[in-house]
Amino acid sequence: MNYTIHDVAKKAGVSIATVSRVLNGKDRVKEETRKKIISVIEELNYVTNFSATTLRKNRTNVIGVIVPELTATFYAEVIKGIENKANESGVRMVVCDAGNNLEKERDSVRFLYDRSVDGMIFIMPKMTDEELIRIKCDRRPIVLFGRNMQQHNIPTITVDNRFGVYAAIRHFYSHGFMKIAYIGGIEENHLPDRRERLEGYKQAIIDCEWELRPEYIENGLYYEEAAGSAFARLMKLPVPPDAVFCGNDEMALGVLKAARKMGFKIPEQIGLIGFDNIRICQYTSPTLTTVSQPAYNIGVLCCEKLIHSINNLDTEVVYSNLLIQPELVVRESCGC
Amino acid sequence: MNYTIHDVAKKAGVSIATVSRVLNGKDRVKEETRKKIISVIEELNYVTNFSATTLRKNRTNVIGVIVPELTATFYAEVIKGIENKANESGVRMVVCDAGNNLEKERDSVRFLYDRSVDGMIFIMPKMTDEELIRIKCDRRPIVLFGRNMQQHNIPTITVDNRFGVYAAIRHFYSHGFMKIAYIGGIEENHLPDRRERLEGYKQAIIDCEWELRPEYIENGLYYEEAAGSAFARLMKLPVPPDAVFCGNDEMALGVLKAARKMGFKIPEQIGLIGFDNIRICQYTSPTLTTVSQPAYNIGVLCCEKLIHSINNLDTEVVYSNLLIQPELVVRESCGC
DNA sequence: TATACTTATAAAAACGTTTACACTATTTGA
DNA sequence: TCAAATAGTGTAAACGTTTTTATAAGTATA
Repeated sequence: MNYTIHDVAKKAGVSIATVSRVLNGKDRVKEETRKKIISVIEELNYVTNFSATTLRKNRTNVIGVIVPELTATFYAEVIKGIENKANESGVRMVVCDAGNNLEKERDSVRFLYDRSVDGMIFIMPKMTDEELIRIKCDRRPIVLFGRNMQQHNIPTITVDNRFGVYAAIRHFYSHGFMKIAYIGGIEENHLPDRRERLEGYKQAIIDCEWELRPEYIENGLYYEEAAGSAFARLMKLPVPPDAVFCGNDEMALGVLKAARKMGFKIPEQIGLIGFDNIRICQYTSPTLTTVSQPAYNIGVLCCEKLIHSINNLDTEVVYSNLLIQPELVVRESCGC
Repeated sequence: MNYTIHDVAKKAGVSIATVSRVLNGKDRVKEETRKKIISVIEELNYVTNFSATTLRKNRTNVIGVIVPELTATFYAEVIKGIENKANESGVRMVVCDAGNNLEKERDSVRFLYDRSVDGMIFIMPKMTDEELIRIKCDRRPIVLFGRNMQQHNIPTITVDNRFGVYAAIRHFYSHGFMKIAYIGGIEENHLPDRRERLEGYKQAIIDCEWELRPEYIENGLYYEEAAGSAFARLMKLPVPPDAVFCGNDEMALGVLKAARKMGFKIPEQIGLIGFDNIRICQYTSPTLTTVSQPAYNIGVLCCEKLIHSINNLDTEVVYSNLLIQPELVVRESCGC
């Protein structure tokens, strides 16, 4: 197999303890000895066995990240932010794709903790608050994105979904749209962000003094195709809407496709706004107005918070939620 | 800390060896004893310490994947294929993003081997053949995508780039385009696929008995913006081209943007074809004709090959390269 | 009944580190 | 000049498993 610390020690004529001291660099070793050991290490191309170190120290310098879906551009961007921040801090990252699936999410937690990660970041977790709290108590620091749990002293980051949707609806209003529908209601395993977005819509409609029509709210799945058929249903109403807000960009793409097929002109006949600002929005025709979350930065912030709490494990710290303001990115589909 | 195998043994009134036997399930244990031990394990919520097992067994059931760029849809799709296949086989996957950067790629190799992965998959590696061979000899099984190394008995998968581009150019020809330019030549650290694509272009031009004009070959970087300026240069030639092939879809997007800005109609004035079939192609206007690589399947195949060679470590096996045929996906930008 | 063979378990030796403790040789301070 | 502090290193005990070897008890065979 590979060389071990014993081989290095023997070849350098010292004990393994001294080699270890050189490797870890906190105890003092005579300069001459150190040089000798380093040259032997280089000569043998020795690298320390990670499992042994972990077993002994119970610390890995690795953080785990659990994400609902690796291929979604938004999450990929978040991951990039996490990774860059982590590398900057000498920490490595392991990503688990939970496949939008609660059971796989639980599996991933087990996988990561089996490997003794020093802490974990949950992006849009599906697990219940209780499960998350248990994980936090049992084990190591965690950071959440998409769930506010500051009352349980867990560092969290959330986006102000209400505000984002509210701004979008008000923007429709400024264009003169008066019959605004909403695609992307609440599913059975309702994550808070979906509820918040819907609330933002309702609030905006009420504040603009329009009527809140229940038939304008379509509880579609958050997929492209589902949104397409939701749109078709909306347009068959006695009084069809003149604008549509979608809970995410995927659904807006679905509406775009369906509208084209059905012969509706966007934005001339129907205004359209999405949420997330995925990259495709810039390339559609018309280009897609949407609400943007600063994905990369969210990643950086998550990572910062996690590393901070790892390094302050023994200290009593009060953690809070960080609320991030999303931004309306105006393109063509809203009628601008 | 957590419970150990000793706690379980003590509580069940047996030795740790017996517990280990139950856990690993290959040696026989009396049914009564087994039941007792299992109930204790469940009661204590015991899980085996991964580092200790790895240290002892020198095997992890984890494979490593190194990818140039996590956020690129093509790679994300490949990863998905790998992961699904791996999970199916009871193996976990750790992904490293090499950030399109040779040094980070080397780092990732070190990271993964430090963690004793059982094998690795390289997607479009930047390392030299010599480095890869060294890794293979030194350590554990590897599989490569995007590099043919069967002469070194490494299992590899490549895409027939020449064929893909050739088919695209012939398709232009069938539309009556006669002056076909090529954006996306060879950079200094030329990966073989780029050379092959260029060769496919040259071959097709020659076979169609047109003149091979060097000024029609633009050595742009493989980025959107670079392709935009390359396109601008092409259109300023005394005899500008009437069709453009781009070495990947990113660049085709760049051309699309630039053409719109410069007032050229695609495909009426200029035909356009890309390579990769990223998702955005379906949403642009016009939609983008492109050459498609079966990303998900490539991932599955890589994973199969790796797991096979991990399981046949002691056996002498002859590995070969698998050449995958890409496919022309015809949409609007080619004039269809 | 003695012998050989099986079954079920225990004891102990790895795996490759880190680190508390111990020891010597040297330096410092009075 | 002697005690105390310091520098530099070695010894040995962890960390939590797996696995080889040993052993005791039970069963089949002659």
